[in-house]
Amino acid sequence: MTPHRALQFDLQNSLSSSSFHPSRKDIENVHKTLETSWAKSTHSSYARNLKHFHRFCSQRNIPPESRFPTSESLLLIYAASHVGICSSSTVRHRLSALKAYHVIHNWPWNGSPRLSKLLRGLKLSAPDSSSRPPRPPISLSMLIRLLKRLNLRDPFDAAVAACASTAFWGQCRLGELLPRSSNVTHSSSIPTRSHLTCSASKSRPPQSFNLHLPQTKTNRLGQTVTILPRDDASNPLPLLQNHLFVNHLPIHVPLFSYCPKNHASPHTRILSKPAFLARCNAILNPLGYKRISGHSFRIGGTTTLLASGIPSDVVKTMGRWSSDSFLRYWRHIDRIAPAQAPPHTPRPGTWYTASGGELVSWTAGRFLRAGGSPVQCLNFSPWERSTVRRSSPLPTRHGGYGFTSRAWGLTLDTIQSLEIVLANGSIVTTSSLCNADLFWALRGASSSFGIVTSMTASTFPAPPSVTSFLYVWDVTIEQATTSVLTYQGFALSPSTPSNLGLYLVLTKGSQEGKVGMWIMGAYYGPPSNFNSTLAPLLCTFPETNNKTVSETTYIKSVEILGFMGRLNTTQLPDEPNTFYAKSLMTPEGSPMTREMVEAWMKYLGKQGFSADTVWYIEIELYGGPTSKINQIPFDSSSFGKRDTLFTIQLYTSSSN
DNA sequence: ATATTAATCCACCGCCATTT
DNA sequence: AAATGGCGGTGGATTAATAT
Repeated sequence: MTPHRALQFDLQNSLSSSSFHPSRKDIENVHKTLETSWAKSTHSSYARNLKHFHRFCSQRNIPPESRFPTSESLLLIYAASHVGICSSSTVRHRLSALKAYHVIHNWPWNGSPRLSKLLRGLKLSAPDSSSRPPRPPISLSMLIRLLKRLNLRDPFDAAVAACASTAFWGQCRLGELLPRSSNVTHSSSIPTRSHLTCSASKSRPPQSFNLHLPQTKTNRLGQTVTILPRDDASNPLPLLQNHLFVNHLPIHVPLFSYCPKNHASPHTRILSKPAFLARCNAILNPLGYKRISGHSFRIGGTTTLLASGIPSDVVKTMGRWSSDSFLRYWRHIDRIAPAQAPPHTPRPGTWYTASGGELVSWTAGRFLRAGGSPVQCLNFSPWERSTVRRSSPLPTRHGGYGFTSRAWGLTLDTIQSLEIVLANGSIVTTSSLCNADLFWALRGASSSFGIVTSMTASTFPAPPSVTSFLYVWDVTIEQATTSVLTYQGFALSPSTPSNLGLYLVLTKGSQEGKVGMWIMGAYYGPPSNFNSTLAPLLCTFPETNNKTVSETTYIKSVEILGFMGRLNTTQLPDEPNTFYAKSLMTPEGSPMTREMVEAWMKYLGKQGFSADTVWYIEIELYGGPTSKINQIPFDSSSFGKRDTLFTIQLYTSSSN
């Protein structure tokens, strides 16, 4: 035992007294047993710290005989000498070593409340450079990308792949699976081939493996981890089987050994921790990931299991934690928390997450399915369907407009966080708290930055009842002009409530000089107020018998307004369509003049009638004094329109 | 090889309810 | 009125693992 590697102490004096002289053998026995109470690495670090104390004392000319038992004042002076140099925990460790040395010699320890206070002061004055950032976790996608780039036929890579997946899903500390060097001759602390067994069930292929760890950080007598199958490319079971198949391991060698290719003799080499990490980083770093460390696997596995919805106490048990220090590994609370929430019907004002693939309906474009329960509320307009279906769940073109937008704001404004895959392949979560600049940019221009894979949005209480309505007219150019102007006046009126959503549609009339006209929308207030709410609008419109007004539930209103009669459209194929469409947004500040509207309606009534295409124009009520859309500050997102009165959709399609 | 972080255990505190 | 005990939270002490 060299002086540098272990704590030296002399029991001769402390065990003997004047009346009693223990035998050399007994002393030796006590010595050895005491020694085993500390792990080897603790011994060496204590020895080092003790040396540090001696060096300090020598510098201050403190003679050896006044160093032990250390007086309270010397402890204070020693501790305070670290101020501003290192973290308080380092000082604590040095003092712990000192204390352990006192314990072994059965000396009194002179630590005091004063020393505690001094340590607290040290903590506050520690330089920033003394603390290290937490270990980055490996994400599931990172793991899968790593595995895909490993050549599973290669003996070394096969071992690396099996180890990576096992460490991740088994939430292992890497030191529990791999030795620190490949030339350890005898290492009983590392699992061997024989420590990997199939689970008790007889099914083929095996449902799970048990891996016994002969020694873990917190349990020197060993623990067992269960390796469960996965449904994706990171499934540890086939990777372990592949490793065993490629490397033909004898039963007694460390589990993650391999036969080097250009080695003639069937000699196995042990996969070491540095070699394993070097291979992982050689693959991951060029892909743009930060340098990972051994603990990244344990942290990543834990975070992923929690984010997949496994109850935290189960994850805690699987990861072999007995205290709450396990909470430190909850690295992505933004992903974990939604998964851990019990299944529920989202209540107004709560957040929930839906991934792009779970968007089930654009019929009305307002429904998301989250955790199996359909919920009220997102207001994608029918117009957004192409955005929603073909690129990403994030509406960017008009912000996500629907009949409820004037009351609840654009879909854009309900988004709380977005997960996006960037061009470099990394997956980042954005919100007003993290990656706020990206979050700002995505809400208005998401497709310029990446692919949005999941979003979290706020919900609103579904109104108790909804009045949906459709009025149809066939009017003269003059009537159309008056109607459009009345509609504009209605839009600009402060007494038009925000819980009314509607648009005016202009289309081909029944004969030359006439214009077809509809008004369609929904009123979300009490049904008894419906007529008085719409009265200022309809007063100058001609009487019509062609109308449908139905008082219904919110869900039903969405079905009606979506034209499909049902919400789930997964079975409905797209109709091919040859069309030209254009959107205009008109500012609130400069409404259309009578001359403009007149010229427009004249064109629609004359040229519009002889057109050989099917056309219509939607004038969507967007702004107005009460509209929520325009009350949101211009700078809150990159969406550039907060002064729109109407969004005008010009659409025409031909039959071929 | 050494410096530092991570993990665990445990004492203690404030709070409260119950028992003596 | 005093004592006891449970509980959740906090932070100190100790020890092991990991990073450089």
